[in-house]
Amino acid sequence: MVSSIAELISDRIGAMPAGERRAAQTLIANYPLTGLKTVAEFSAAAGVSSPTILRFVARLGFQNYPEFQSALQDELAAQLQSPASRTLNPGSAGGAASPMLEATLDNLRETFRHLTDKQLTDIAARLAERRGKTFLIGGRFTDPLARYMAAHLAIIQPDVYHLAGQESIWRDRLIDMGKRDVLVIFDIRRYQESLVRFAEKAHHRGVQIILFTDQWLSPIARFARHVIAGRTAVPSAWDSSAALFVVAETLIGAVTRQLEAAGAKRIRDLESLR
Amino acid sequence: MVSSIAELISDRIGAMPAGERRAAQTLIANYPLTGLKTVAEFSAAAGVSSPTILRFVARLGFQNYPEFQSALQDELAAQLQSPASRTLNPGSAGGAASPMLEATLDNLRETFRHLTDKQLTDIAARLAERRGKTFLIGGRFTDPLARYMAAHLAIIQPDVYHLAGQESIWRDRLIDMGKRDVLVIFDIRRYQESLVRFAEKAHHRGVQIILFTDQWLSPIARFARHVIAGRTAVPSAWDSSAALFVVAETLIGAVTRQLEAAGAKRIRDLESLR
DNA sequence: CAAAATACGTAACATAAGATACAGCGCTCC
DNA sequence: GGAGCGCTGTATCTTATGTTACGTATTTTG
Repeated sequence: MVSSIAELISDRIGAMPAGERRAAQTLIANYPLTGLKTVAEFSAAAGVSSPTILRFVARLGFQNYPEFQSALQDELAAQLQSPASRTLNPGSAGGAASPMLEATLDNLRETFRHLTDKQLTDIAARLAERRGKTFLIGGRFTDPLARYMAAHLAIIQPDVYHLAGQESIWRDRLIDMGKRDVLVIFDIRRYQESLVRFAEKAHHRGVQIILFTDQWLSPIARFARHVIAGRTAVPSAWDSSAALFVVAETLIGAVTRQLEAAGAKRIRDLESLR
Repeated sequence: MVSSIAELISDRIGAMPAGERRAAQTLIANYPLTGLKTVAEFSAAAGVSSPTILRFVARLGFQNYPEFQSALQDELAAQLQSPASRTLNPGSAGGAASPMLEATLDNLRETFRHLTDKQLTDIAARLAERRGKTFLIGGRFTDPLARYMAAHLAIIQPDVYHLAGQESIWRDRLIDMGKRDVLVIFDIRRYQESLVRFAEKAHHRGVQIILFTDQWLSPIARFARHVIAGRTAVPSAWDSSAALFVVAETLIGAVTRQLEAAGAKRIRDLESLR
């Protein structure tokens, strides 16, 4: 049995022509609001013509557009009256996504529970402090996180470098690093030998290391000035980096705030370069 | 300042004539649904005539009925998009990290609320279906997500390629793409012209496109077979990719499960190569 | 209690909404 | 490469929705 219209749509979205599928996707994207507007507005939002919307509605089994809207309204009414059911889509409540999502939400909460506000502020201050350069590097699966963070930091301040490619390449960059510089490392199980070696050498050169790792702590923690331990356990064969990702975003936010004045100017300058 | 229309009504309900007061009470009774219906339905529900409804709406300060409805819809949209962040994590109030984390948790819940289990399963099936190749690409800030997903997918199946570097480089890879292939694109505001062009060309070659975007839908949605719309709003100048990241991880998990048998063997083989 | 003012509903109107017919286009299949 | 089918958009039409004018009822006030 099909309980919600959203469900009905995703059931049939596969058997729809391109235009109607766009309509479906637009509706799902912010459900159910688009469906409560007029046909003209709906069609404009989806980028198709009005008849396509009507055909889409007809394909879902409704006689006409008002009938479709009534159905949406009834559904909304039911949802608004039992706020408990609002927490999650009933379709995905028992589905495959749920355990994964639940685990991730738990990881996030747990990670931030063990993370004091002071820690974040300190690290952000260290990153915002523009005395030296900032380098970022990650392991096999966490390198994208380093990239992501580098891309954002590079916007609000100069001298941000992501170390990529061959081990030999970033090893050679060591020569540019000194006491005033910061090295952000992402390393979760299984910890990478090459990263540990790199971290050790950087540490000996006096580089300040900020480590993103899992709750079991990479051996790099030994050399790190700041350690962020994220929860990574999810019901799967591999480890989740979601918690670390969110911490990274939070830090980016904190740094942005600290650099407000200088950062804003820099962003304006960047805009004008385009 | 009056934030919600409900508040506005209860402010002025004292100064209303009997008929309009009935209208007000009816609307409040199951707010805001009655207000989204037609004037005729509203008047029937309240047991008054249509002009009374219009006078009521006018008294609230709206020029006409559609304007009133738009206001209700906007309010509803705001309500639906930040579902009760206060219900969860009441303990962690206060810190600098908190607003960011709250927003991210909301984004996650909301993103998955709009994502049916069937959608995820379908997309995972498409990715697990080893008929052709899988290409992944992302925009300026989302490219790391493409990398991350590529790194994981590459472990459990062959023919997974991340498109990196110069636009000209990946444009040339188009020549390798055909009907049997899948292209995963990450694109959030501000949508990248180059990616749209690339998607269009790939689409014309018959490539199946899976799009990760924000709730406003990248123009690429037009060419996409599957669209995943994540919430990106956080209290900061930029957009958060955390929700998309978690969806990506969930998908990786789903694909892993579908490829269980074949994937396990592949992982063992990889291990023995080290 | 009477007179005035206000509120309300009926009915006619204008407008904008949804529905439909049709032609062009792209796609698929021979 | 050509014929057929199906999808999509433009333009037209129809419906019903929101709006307004006006007369009646009701309440309020002197």
